[in-house]
Amino acid sequence: MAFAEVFTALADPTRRHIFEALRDQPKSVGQLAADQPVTRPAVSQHLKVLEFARLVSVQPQGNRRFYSIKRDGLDELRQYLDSFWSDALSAYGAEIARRMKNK
Amino acid sequence: MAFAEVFTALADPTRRHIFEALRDQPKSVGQLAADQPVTRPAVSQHLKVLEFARLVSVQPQGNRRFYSIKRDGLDELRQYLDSFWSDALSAYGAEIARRMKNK
DNA sequence: GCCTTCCGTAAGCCATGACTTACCAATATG
DNA sequence: CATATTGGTAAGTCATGGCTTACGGAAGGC
Repeated sequence: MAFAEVFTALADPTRRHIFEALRDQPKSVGQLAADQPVTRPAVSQHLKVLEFARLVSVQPQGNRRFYSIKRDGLDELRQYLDSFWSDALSAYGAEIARRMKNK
Repeated sequence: MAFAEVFTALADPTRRHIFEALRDQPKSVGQLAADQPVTRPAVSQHLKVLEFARLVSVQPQGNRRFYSIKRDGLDELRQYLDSFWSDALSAYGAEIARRMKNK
């Protein structure tokens, strides 16, 4: 049930913004907070949740802590998603669609 | 930003249970509530959220309303997820991993 | 060594949201 | 018809969680 934390983490808009801000490069907490409408401690708390969901990882560098995207959480989410893509479900969906049309 | 509602919908455990209970066949509200630790009105409210997220659809049948899984919401989620699977990100991830090792 | 920068944690506030009971409308059943 | 099923909605309660300010500790610069 590892995907649970991923859903929780990405359900919050601010947390998604932070996560997406890391798409192209690692950033320090201060850098991340600068682009957010919330204070730095709030960003810190969000990063904690994202880290717990295995969506980001930290790399301390002197004074600062650089966060970057980690694929583990995304992998788990994708795995969950894939389990709904079975042929059985597709066939079932088509059947429903057919019934709806014939109403 | 259609995926936002999907994240919100699937972030709640009860809502995920309801959603997953529809994997193999459509079910009425009463049927769904019977397998949940919450009351029927609660299930109704959850179904409303799931429907808004385009994760389920309704098909009234006489007295009852049969809910079934709808792929739209899942498609949107998958699309969002895929946007993080670019080669650029993979390359970047590998680079980070390399740096971490050389620490 | 002293002050600044960077950031995590604690404590408290407040809105949101997940639940309940109570109610009502619509369809089924006798 | 009268009563029972089925299920959506309203209203109210309560816990959770997202935010703030305040603080402390660790590394950088003079």
